[in-house]
Amino acid sequence: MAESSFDPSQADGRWQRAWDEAQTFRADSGSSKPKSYVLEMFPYPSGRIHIGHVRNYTMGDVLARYKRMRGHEVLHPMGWDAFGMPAENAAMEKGVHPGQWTRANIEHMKAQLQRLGFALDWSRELATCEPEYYGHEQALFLDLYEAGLVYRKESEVNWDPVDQTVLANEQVIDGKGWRSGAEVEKRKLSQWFLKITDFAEELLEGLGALERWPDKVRLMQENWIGRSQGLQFSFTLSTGEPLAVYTTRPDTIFGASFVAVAADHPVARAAAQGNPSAEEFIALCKRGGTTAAELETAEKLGFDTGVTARHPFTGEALPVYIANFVLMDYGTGAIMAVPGHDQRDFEFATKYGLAIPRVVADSVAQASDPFGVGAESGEGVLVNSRFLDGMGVDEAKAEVIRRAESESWGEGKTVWRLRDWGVSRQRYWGTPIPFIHCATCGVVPAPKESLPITLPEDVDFQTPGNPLQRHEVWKRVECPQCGAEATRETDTLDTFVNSSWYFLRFASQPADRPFDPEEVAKWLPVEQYIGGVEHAILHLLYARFWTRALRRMGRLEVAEPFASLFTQGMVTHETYARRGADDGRQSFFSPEEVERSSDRAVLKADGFPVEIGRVVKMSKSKKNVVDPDTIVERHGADAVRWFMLSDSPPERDLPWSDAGMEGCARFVHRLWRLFGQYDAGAEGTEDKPLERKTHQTIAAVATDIEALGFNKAVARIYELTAAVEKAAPAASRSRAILTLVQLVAPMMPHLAEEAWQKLAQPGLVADAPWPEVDPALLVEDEVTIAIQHMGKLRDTLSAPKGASKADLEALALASEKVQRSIDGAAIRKVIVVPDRLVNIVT
RNA sequence: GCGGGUGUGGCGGAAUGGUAGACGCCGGGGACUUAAAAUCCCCUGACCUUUGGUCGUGCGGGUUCGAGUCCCGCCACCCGCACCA
Repeated sequence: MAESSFDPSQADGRWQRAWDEAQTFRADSGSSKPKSYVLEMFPYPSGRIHIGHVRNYTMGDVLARYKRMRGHEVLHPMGWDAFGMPAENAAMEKGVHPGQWTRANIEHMKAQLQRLGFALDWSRELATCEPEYYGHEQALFLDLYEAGLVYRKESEVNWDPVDQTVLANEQVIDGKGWRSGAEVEKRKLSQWFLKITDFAEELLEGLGALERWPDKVRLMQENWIGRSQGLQFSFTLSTGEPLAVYTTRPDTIFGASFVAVAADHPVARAAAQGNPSAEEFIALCKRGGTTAAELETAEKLGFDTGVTARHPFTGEALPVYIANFVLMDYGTGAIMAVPGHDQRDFEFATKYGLAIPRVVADSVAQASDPFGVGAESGEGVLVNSRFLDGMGVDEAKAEVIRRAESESWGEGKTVWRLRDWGVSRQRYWGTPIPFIHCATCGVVPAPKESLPITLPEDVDFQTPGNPLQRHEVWKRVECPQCGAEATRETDTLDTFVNSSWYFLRFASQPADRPFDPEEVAKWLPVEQYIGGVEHAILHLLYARFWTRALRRMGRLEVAEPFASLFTQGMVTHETYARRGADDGRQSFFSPEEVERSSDRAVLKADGFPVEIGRVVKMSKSKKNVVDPDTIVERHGADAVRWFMLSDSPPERDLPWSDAGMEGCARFVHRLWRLFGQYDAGAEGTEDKPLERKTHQTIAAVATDIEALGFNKAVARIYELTAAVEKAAPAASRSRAILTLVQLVAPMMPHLAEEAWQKLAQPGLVADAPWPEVDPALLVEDEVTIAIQHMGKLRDTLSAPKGASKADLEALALASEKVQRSIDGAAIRKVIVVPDRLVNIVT
């Protein structure tokens, strides 16, 4: 066979067209084959594909192609999470309409994805910003409303007083608006909520069945949902009013030394009446951001209201503080503070000179031990607590609840950390919430026939705030109940709503309904879902909730959308920077601008060195990005795909390296040369070791792909390649070469098709079956036994597989090296692990 | 701050409680070539008195015949924290 080189710039496009023409990856829901739904989290169309997307989609692609080879009918779709803030930012900065910007990005990114040869069913492509998608979402939202899962309530937002705009958390930097720089305030707005808390128990219990989810994700969701058993009871205040508090540590009730309420608690507001300093303190609490991280890292501050609360057991008058670390959203918005056994309370008590009683100790004898640097929140026995003294923490909790209930001043209560999902966004580029505000009828749902309620096109982004709210024409509508003039809801839905059901729409796309239950039932649950860990909680919890809500409404059979979840790591790159001589600030350089040698990096422009910084997630701000297009153009899609799979385990970060990328490109060509040595008519003696290696590799690669251990599969393929290269020409060798083509087909599909054709195999390798394994060839007959003395390796010996313990022991003792190490000492014990090792203990 | 994770050669990593470093990258040496590129072969954890030995999986302890792996306590970094997606 004549030598010719593999040219990806020709081959990639040719095979991509061939798959497209043959509609190879079109999913047929009518197929009788077993079905597999392989899904990667759909991208936000930011403009260009990021190398992280390439990694994510390559993993899914390998699995999708492998499943096809294993005889499955595979659904592997792609779409666009197309609503969101960046489009509005682009509109403000460049004056381009969000829709135009988004659609142009989609077009560009789709072409980029297609150049990578992904086995996607593009006929099911969807974009959440199109009325054909969000109109159905509006219908589903109305269904949820009818099911009683949608309601309105007041909730806080970040308010920029200068721009007169609601800010996202990421737009608040150090408590200030990102554009205006003004101090951000918390402001209350009436907003739409989904009752995810109705499903708290279900979502928690359901985690148990998600066996193919990472434990860490299940644990994070469990903690997020946060079921706690505690006591809710009321203090009687010195004003005569009751004050309800909730505590998860009723056992420590005798250690309470003060009571604290949230800044917007009615008790706080009452205290502020005619008290300017209390008012000032509440205003102080309203400044700054709304995030939990900010609230909890902020210095603990309080204000003594002068009101006291009567302790239910001791009758002691406890001071009532307004405190910035108490949240109105959790429990009752008021706490009994036990500084000895809660760190936040401890810090607060220390700052304000309040008592820190000890009520839990390691033993009864240590009842008066002083505290160290912080609170002690661990296990122990109760002390200084009257009837609880000597009890364990759990026993004491139960006892306090029992007494509270029998004396009817409190009750045991399960409280969830999970809060209802606020879905209102005061923005243009999102799904309009299908409701109408009427002066007489109130808030009424838009009639289903009026859907989709589409976004107006004529909007301006030069003024801050929500363009929908300013759009007098779009807003004006007839009240569906009384026919009077009314206005549309101008809030749009959180983009997490868009991604909470897109996997259903991929499975079934009727024009008149969101999805067809029967079609959905054929594909769901998703066999393998792949995406970043950053979605471990919110997106995945919301999608689970949405699916369960639809099931409760009788719209779906399936309870959990994703049978198996995989969270992949980020792609990272080292950074190149120089520090400015005057201000000391770092300016970054892109890899393109830098010449990297083994121990240093210089700027191409001036030949002087730049600082090589840490290896971090690729980001525009650090300029440590690599453009997929450039790399694909330079090395071909297969080499890039191979690099994405090599070396780093998929759940970990993948450090980009040009050298590693080039190594992958070399391997593509090395394989091509080897494939060229295939000889269909090869004769000669059978090469048993090669046959064995070939079959062991088929089995190992299959296991590795199924477990998404791509880096291990890659290593096995390297080994087999080296073994085939070394082997003498024979029928076994040619069989191994053909096998190799099939093994790399899911990973390097273009090379594999090219080789498949060159080796005169029928059809497309994409349609070929996965090679069969001969189980007889998987077993080795000789094994290497490690010989240790006192746990230290002294020798290795070869022995027949399955040799008896006595034989192995004799063999070990016969070793000269072992005897030298023992040096005549008395043997006390010999540990023999069959087929593994012998350890001699003296 | 709270919740979750990660840590092994120069680098990415491999290793059911049983030979630590498979495989890849970098680096070194050699072959081929007028030369270079490409390709192929060999070496490549550190140290030492080098046919051998000692040390070595973030740090400090522990369990075990045997620990990268299990237990306890630290450290560093990464992810999430409800309006980024």
